[in-house]
Amino acid sequence: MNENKPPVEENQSFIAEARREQIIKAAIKTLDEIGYVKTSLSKIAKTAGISTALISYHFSDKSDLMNQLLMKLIESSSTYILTRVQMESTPREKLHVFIESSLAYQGTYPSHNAALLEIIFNARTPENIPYYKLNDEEEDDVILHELREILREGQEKGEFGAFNIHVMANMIQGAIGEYMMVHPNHTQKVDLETYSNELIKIVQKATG
Amino acid sequence: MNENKPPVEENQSFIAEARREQIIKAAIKTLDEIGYVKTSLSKIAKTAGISTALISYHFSDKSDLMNQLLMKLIESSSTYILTRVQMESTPREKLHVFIESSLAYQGTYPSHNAALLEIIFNARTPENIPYYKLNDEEEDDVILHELREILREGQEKGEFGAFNIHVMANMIQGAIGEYMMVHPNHTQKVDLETYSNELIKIVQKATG
Amino acid sequence: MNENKPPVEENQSFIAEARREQIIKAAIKTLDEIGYVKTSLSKIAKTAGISTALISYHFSDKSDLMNQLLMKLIESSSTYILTRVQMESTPREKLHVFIESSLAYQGTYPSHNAALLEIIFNARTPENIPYYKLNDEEEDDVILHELREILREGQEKGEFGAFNIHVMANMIQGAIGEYMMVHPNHTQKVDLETYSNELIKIVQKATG
Amino acid sequence: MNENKPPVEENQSFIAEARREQIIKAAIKTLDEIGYVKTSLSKIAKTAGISTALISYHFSDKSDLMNQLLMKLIESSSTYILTRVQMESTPREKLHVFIESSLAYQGTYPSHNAALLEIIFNARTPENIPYYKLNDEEEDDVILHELREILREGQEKGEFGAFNIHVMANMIQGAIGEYMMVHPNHTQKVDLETYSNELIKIVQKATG
DNA sequence: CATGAATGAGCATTCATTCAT
DNA sequence: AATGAATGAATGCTCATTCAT
Repeated sequence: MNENKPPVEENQSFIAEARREQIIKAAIKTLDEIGYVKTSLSKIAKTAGISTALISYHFSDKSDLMNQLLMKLIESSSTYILTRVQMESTPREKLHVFIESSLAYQGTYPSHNAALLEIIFNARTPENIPYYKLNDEEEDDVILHELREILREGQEKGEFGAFNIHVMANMIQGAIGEYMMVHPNHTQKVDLETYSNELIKIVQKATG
Repeated sequence: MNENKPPVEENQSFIAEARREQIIKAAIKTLDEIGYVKTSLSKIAKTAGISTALISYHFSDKSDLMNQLLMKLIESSSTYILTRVQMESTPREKLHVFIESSLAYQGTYPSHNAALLEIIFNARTPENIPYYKLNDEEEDDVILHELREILREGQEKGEFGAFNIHVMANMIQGAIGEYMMVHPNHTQKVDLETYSNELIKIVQKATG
Repeated sequence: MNENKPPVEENQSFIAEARREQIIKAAIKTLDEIGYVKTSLSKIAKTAGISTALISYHFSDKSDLMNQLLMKLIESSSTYILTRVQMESTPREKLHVFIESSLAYQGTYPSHNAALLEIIFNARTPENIPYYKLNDEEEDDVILHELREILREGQEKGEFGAFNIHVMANMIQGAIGEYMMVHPNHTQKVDLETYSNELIKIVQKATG
Repeated sequence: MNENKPPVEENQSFIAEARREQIIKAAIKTLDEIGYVKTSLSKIAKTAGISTALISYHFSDKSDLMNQLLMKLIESSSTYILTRVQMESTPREKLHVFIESSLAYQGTYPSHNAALLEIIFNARTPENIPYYKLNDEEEDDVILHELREILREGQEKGEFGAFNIHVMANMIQGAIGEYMMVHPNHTQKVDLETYSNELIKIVQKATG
């Protein structure tokens, strides 16, 4: 008689999880549209069509919401990129796919990207350190870590020439990041595919 | 007795100008220390040791203050870089100096740099467009313009090989920008001089 | 199989009663620890390890809970005191035991005492009258009533001299109350036993 | 031409002082009428006919307001009592006037009294200690201190017999306090004058 | 009987701005 | 030129309460 009903617990946490997802989605939209500075819990609530208090019910804090959102966004992009990279075998191929998929992710989820930027450049840890200054020190930037791994492997195997891995990695990431900052809407002079191909060419020469 | 005094008007606007400078200086310090989000007019006023109302008197708006500050900061950094670049003759040399001085500026005026970042990534135009998305469309990013000019000239003169100028410029700027974001304090793995030299080497090969 | 189970109704109300007790106990602890102002239903619920809604289920109102709690606390202390008083025969003995046991109760159930104070001084009736202003008008302050009875009986029997019963009763209660307010922790200059003995001596002379 | 104008500074701080007085007066009224628990800054502001933000402008904090208010109230009542006490010469007379004026103050400023009670019994220090538990430990309860002084002097001079000063002082204060709690409105069974006289008589006998 | 989900009302506080002086 | 005084709007957050399950 009850066999199709999921157990109460599961059901409840399912609802809560769905709500959390909904709130996070609304937060992404809001951040994309009006930016971090103007994004408030009540604006997010309005976007989600719920009461402000409900956000406080599901997240202990505003910073808790932002942290969870940040983690989701980072996980989403790194999963996208790393799964594609890991399908390649040689460092050179991996590097190309890394660039390609990093840029492709931006084209595919532009609002995720915008939200990610807004948080990273604006939010600060409780110790008042901007997230963008944390990038390197902590080893939780898996993307940067992977990029350096690729470069290191390429040098070991003799595929790449001699260069400072640290600087090269920064340069590649910088080139990718510049694109996502400068070309949010599709009015860019250089379309994503061209940009991707040209960047690969340049990097190929630089790493040769 | 009065003969050395400038006429009243001039005097007044001189005082006003000094006040504006003082406020802007306080704003830079505040932005550097607590970030854009927490920076309020009253915090700036407290830093400057004046009343909040006086800021409103000298600047029509909070965004007016931020705009004027942004212009000052951009002008300061571009003057620093461009004067040095213009002393060189060949595109190659110019490019090296461009990279060198761009990075050197960060080491010399770290708080200017931090403030610049805070505004660019947080403030928005009245039309709600983040400043960082404006970079390209407007032609008022003189630094990026100069960089492209150098690259173009280098290709024309045969000093540089074939590459997409747009992408190459982004990459160089990205590499510079990454440094300033990741290494705000002096705990960096790679010191500024090494970074500068290595970046020049890589770019040399890439543009070769 | 069911024969040992009490009828459903009884069982339910038994459970309900136990729940109510549990909630009241948690309320006492919370009031003692953080005070009336900071005590909220959710704090009480957390202390009890139940959901907030369950409190609303068992008590119609926050003020309902506080009222029932207040009654419990008054009943508890008056039972403690009155049973001891009633074992004595002469007014003088009764008066001594009254003082002794009033003070002893505070030492025995300090958290009850603290909670009682917190409610009396903070909660208000629906008509917005503080409980501490109700003491006298209503005849439900059985302790004060008993104290006056003792004094009256003592005067009738010639054991006590002439004095205004009302004022004397207030004074004795005041002396007792001051102790419980001023010496909550055991860092008091005067320990409870000394205080009790000295107070009895003074009252003896005053009533003589 | 300007000679009648007070200097700007003085004038400004005079306005501020007046505003602060007004706010404190409104706070007293509000505390008296609706009690500490329901008293909020916006209720006080409404009572004063000003905006909530103006309170925040003149007081750094809600607790700042409450602290200043508490100090005012304590100062007001202790000045009232102590000036009268100091006009007497013998400990016995001083004691009588102490009791008399303590009770008279309550009749003269009933709302001050109510507000004082509400704060003392409800507000807590940042360390979460209720004010009523602070009474003794700190030596800033000048009234209690004076009472003990009187008793001590009386014993020294042989006017009073032997008793524990600490306990006696508590008893007298308790008797006074009970009156102010139990008889806020004028529906009391025992009027203030009778209460005062009877209390003096009893204390006379107790201290004899 | 018990809970999680949800809300509207209220809280203290900060903000950018205006205005009289 | 400069300030203190003042405000309305908005912020993040907690609360007591309701309701479907």
